[in-house]
Amino acid sequence: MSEPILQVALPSPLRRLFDYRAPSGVAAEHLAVGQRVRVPFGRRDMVGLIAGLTETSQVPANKLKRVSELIDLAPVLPATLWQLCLWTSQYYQHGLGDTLASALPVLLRQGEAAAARQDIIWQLVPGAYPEHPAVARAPRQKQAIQTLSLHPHGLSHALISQWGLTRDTLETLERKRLAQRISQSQHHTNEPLPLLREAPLTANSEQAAALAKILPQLGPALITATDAEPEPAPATTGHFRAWLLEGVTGSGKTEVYLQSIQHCLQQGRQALVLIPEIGLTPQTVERFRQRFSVPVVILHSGLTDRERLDAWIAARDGEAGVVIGTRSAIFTPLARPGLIIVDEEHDLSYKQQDGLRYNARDVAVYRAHLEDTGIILGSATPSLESLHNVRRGRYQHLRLTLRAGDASPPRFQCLDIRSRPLEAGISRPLLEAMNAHLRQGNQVLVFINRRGFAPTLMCHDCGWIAECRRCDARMTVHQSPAHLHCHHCMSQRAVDRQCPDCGSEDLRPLGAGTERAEEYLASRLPKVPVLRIDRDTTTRKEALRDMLARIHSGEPCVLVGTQMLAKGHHFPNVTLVAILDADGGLFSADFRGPERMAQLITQVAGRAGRADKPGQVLIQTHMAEHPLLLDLTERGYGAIAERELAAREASRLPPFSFLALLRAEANQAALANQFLEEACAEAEALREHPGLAGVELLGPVPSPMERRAGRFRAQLLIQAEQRSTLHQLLHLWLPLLEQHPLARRVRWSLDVDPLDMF
DNA sequence: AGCACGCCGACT
DNA sequence: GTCGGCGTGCTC
Repeated sequence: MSEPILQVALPSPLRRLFDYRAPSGVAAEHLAVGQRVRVPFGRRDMVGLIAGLTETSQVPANKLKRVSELIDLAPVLPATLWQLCLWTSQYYQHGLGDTLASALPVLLRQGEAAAARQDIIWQLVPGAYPEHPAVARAPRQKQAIQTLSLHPHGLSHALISQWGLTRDTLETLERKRLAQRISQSQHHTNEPLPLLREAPLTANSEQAAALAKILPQLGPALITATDAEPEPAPATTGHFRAWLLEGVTGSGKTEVYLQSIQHCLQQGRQALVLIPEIGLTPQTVERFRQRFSVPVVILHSGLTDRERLDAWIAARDGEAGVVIGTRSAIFTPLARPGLIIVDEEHDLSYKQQDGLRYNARDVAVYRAHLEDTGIILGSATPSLESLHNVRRGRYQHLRLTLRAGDASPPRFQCLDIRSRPLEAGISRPLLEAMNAHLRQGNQVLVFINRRGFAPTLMCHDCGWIAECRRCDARMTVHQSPAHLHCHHCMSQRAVDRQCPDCGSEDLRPLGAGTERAEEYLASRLPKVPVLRIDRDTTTRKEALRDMLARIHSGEPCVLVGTQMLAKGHHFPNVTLVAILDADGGLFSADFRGPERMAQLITQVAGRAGRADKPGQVLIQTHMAEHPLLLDLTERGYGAIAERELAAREASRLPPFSFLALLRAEANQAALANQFLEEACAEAEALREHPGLAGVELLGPVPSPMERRAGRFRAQLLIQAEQRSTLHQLLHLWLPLLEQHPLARRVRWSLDVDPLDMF
């Protein structure tokens, strides 16, 4: 009997496994796929995962090294999550080791133990109550007592930050003999915990109809044996269901999520909720925390590595009932998966734009498949991909059209600005409309998709334009503090005082960004505050919160901002939404331009209005007769989606075909181009294979912005009618690319299902 | 990727 | 004479 050989996946871009001899002193039956091992690799040590066990290796025996340490006694990931990583690795053509590394918390990649820490449970001392005189002047301690009182069985020390408590507060309470800690071994939970902290809201007819479709399909209850791990009900399958929950802003999607999660928890299962990067607002989080008394863990960027690992383990071991997080949370293992929710499923932040370029929404659908659970994709403006899946019968369409409190939908209107003078991008009629709304005591929201003062600095005498030295792009003028800023490479420099070409001192900012609009509006509307909300004014964490608080106080004011305004927050006192420049989206080189623009405008418009104050949306445009704008103003997002889908079908674009984009960049344009030319030639040769003739290769072409951060970029688009055809080709092609001699001299990457074409 | 090696140009 | 640029090769 020969000793087993371990095939180890290592966090390296090399898309292959490495063979090792088993660690000394470990019996073969203790080795399994999914365990972590520490191995010598080159001249350093690495942590990898066992991806296979064999008896033989292609590698000569004298070159085989030995695993230095077996880290885990059992696989670190449940089987379904391992499979999910395998699939992700293959689908996105990324090395397995690297894929696993991006799926695991940092500390696990570094070899930290993956078991729950010997845990401490915090409880109230009998007789402690929130109004206790000892905490009368200590609001945080008072709040801690409140939180603990809702949890008679105590709270796990590892998760206290998740409940908004700190060790300090709890230790102070301990000294005051109001709280105590007990070790987990003394801790018994035989009586079931209450699930809800507050009663669900009453669903309106549409919400009830949606829930009636969802709840009965949400898998069977798990049988909970007393004092034993819950076991899945008899192995039935077929519980995968996908719903597209299309609900206008304010229609109460979240309540449908909450009641679906409640049902899932009642079945003894856990729920996973994905939200866009910017959507993780305290209000959203609070809503989940308020509703459920089971642990809700939030994976947000503010967690330390240790807190993140604790939350991950709580999810994997079934301690957490609900897991909420952004993109990467899709790889959080669950002991008893029951439901996945992807909120704002159309949002672009679900797509990772470097390294492993996965789309968490698509991975989520596959995961629901693997784990045989339901998945709800929610949006007010669903992606064309998801609408197409509805048409093909893959997803069930659920609609919420009624806005809370009978609010009427906002009225859309185009404002033709052809040959009208603009000041700071704002036309006279728009300014008048703003004035009218403000005079009635309402708020106004002004949306510009451009930060800074002006997008261009131009010499009035000779036409010279300030350009970035490292990109094919213009420098944006910023005013406070005054500087030129490239939004593509982040380089900055002082504003030129003289034209470098003709010496003129008459340099003028051209066009308008948020800063200029803010300045102009502040001068023209001196009686109301003008608040600017963009990345530059919200870098301080409290800044955004303070501004939002001011807006919610309801006083008349003007909000000027970028995309940031389009997500998450609702502004009930805003009655006028102004879109300063809608034309950009109409001329976009990207075939997704119209879809994006319609989503953005619909989302921004949705911020405004309520029952007694219907909203108005004014769109400034030079193309008031453009069919897209006519649809948007007269028929709404659904009509645009329908027309765009027809256009995509006619031109065989996604979702009616499948794309991959090979990008390359190098210090010399010729190098990137040569690599792509040769890659293209290899792909052409592969088309000789049976069934691959239909794959189309478009390019290589220089990227729309050829030079960026000093590097020259080009791309090659691969298109196929069938997903399987595309993947067959990629599967044969990538090993060739990896071995190509030029592959080491250019920086290249493959993007499967790219969302951005540049 | 990371890290070594090895080979040529321009500095203390 | 060394320091350091990057081309090339390897990682079980």
